[in-house]
Amino acid sequence: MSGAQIASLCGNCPECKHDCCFSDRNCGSSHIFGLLTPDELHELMDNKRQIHFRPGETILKQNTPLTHLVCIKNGLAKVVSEDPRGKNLILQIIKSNSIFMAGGSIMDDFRHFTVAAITEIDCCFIDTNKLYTLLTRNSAFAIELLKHSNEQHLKMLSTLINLTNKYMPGRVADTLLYLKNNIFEANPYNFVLSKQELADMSGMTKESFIRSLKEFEDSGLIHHSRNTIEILKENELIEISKNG
Amino acid sequence: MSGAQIASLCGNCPECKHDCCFSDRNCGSSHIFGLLTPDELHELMDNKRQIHFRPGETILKQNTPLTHLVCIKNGLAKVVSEDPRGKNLILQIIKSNSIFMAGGSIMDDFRHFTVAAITEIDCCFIDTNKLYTLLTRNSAFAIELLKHSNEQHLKMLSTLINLTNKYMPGRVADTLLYLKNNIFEANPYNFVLSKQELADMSGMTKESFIRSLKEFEDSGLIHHSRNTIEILKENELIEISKNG
DNA sequence: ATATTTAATTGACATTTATCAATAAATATT
DNA sequence: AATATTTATTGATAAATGTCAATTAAATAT
Repeated sequence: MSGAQIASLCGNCPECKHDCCFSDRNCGSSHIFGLLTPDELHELMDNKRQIHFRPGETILKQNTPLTHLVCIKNGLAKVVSEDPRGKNLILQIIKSNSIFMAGGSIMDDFRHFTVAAITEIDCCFIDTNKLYTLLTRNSAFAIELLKHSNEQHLKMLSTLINLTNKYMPGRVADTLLYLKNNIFEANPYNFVLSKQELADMSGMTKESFIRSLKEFEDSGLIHHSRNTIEILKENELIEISKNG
Repeated sequence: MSGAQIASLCGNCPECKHDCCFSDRNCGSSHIFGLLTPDELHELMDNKRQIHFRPGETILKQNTPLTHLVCIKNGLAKVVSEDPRGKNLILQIIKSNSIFMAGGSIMDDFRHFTVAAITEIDCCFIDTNKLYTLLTRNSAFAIELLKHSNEQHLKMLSTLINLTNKYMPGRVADTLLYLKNNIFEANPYNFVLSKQELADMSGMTKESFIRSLKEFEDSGLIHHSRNTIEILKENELIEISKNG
């Protein structure tokens, strides 16, 4: 965690609602915090610090005690399951304006994976104890968090099915489509990720990923240069994804 | 669903608390319902029906609308992700006395997998609308459900890692240990599951599963006959599981 | 009891995927 | 700019896994 700097301190002033990652505008994708009263919001924000991370830095480390949740204000992060033998699996890419629930675990538990910065990141940490206190008082907030938890669960399920039931081409297609449609939302898109990371998202070695990518290129489905991928025939990629 | 019979109707009488699957004793493993007041409990139980299923019957079907949760009173069920191409993956075995949250999805959604009876099953269905109403009123209940959801999420994560990061022997070892320690809690144990189902739990074909089982037998790690498995050297199986 | 179906097992083989090694390209460092 | 270091790519090969077909055993129906 060396290198992380405290960028700004967010106090109890009403203004901060618009500036920090708790505002609708920022962590708004989950619109969870919109259900809190101003008082509740301030309670949660009290002592909150916004932290800056540089690419590659670890934000949360697997197996450390879970005392805070993280809320990404801007930047891109990866959620990695670290294997004792070094086989990493990237479970998810986190975008700006999203709250990350530490893998479904809310209270008094250990983190089940590592979160690391891909780009420059501003994020803040939410004390789980404070969150817990609010949950007991505000059931609408609790329900919303439950829904969010369920959404994450279903995404994980989808990942599980994709990775276990498909051969490599299907998994590579899934990764390429996921990056285009869910993360970068552009075509062509620049990926900040290394080929190793793309392979870790697809559950294979980097060599296999590269070979698969090359086949797609040769078949005219995509065009890729070093850090750019353009999807030329999305429908065919979707077919490949479906057929496994 | 033909063949399912209504075994008994659980009314509003106080006695039913001890007999139906909502009581601490029955769905007690999640102790979730213990947080409801008697009135709330009755509200949830109103019109509840206890249904009997026979082995092989479908209890919940993937892609159908999610209107009820199911609570298994006794018996064994499997949670299956059905793939369009027929590659099924068994995500979980559900034991007696457990509540099943339909894969993390609580409200107005479709079921993301099928639940089918392995043995004879008594279970009851809980109206999600009623559940939702209670959640808004009883935040302790909501939090408990959130915790339950998180537990399920972490189990799914563990399954995901096991299936994607391990070779066949590690996956087979996981399945055998899971059945012994989490499901049947006996050694040797009788498994009601077919070899195809064991393979579906391990993410491989039945032929591969059988071959792997045979290797374990030849190495003296297990002893198995048609419907029985005895784990002889659990520590070595654990090693195999760890090493992938 | 016999016939019929279903599940389990085995073997041969093809396909998929990983591993290892070598090289090339890009990036960082001096 | 030159060197070192990391990342990307390619090829050859081995290992892992799936597929298909045949056989046996068991379960169920007749």
